[in-house]
Amino acid sequence: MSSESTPYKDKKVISIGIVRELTGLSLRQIRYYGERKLIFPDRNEKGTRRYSFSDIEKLIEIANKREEGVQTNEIRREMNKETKPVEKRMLKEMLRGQFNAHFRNNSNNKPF
Amino acid sequence: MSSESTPYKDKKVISIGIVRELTGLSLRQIRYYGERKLIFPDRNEKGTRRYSFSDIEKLIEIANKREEGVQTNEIRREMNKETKPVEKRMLKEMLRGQFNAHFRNNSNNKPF
DNA sequence: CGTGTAAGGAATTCTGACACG
DNA sequence: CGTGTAAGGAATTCTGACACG
Repeated sequence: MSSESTPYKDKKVISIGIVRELTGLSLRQIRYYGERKLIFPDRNEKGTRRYSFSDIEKLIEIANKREEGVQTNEIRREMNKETKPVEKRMLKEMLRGQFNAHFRNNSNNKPF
Repeated sequence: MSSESTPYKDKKVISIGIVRELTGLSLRQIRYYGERKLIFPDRNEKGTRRYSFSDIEKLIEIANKREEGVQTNEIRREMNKETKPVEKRMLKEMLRGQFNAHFRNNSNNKPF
């Protein structure tokens, strides 16, 4: 009955104007970083961009890097390098070819 | 260096159109429930309302109550009754006059 | 009481482009 | 390459009001 699975942090519900307020970046910059594939806002039916809190945190990191003179290409590479720990583990598992084995063990749906 | 204190859930960053998408309520209803003091959106400089994820959860509860025929006045009373558990405990403690005693016990910062 | 709607205005967002460099 | 800006249009949001009940 209770909702425990609500990843507010990743829900794309924030419009670009508020992102500007929260990050201090210009609309132009925010859109451009999306164009350069550093962030991936959703679009609603009408085509307006929707950002998440995660996107905002990323944008702040991006802004810091940019101030240091780092180019968007370089920033994208850095961000891809530090993949999320969970994804990393899954990737390793799949590469080791243990993904199917894992499923074979778990698809046993008999009581005993 | 890391930011651990980010209550995304209570940040007022969502515009009314998105709230409508997320709750299924009409703009009229969402504004009206604010007028009746069931929720308390912020306003930005220009006067547009900003809601939080908490507000959205409240709105869903409100919608359920309304479907049962409960009036907004009654809903407001019910919501005030169920104060947050933490606040409740603190209130109890303060009323018992043990608030200072509690602090006296804990302000002992000697190793032993 | 709770909600719909039409009304007029103000603010938001979008895209493609020119500019500078 | 990264960002500013003016341009025109489309979509959003606001308030106060009338309506029904």
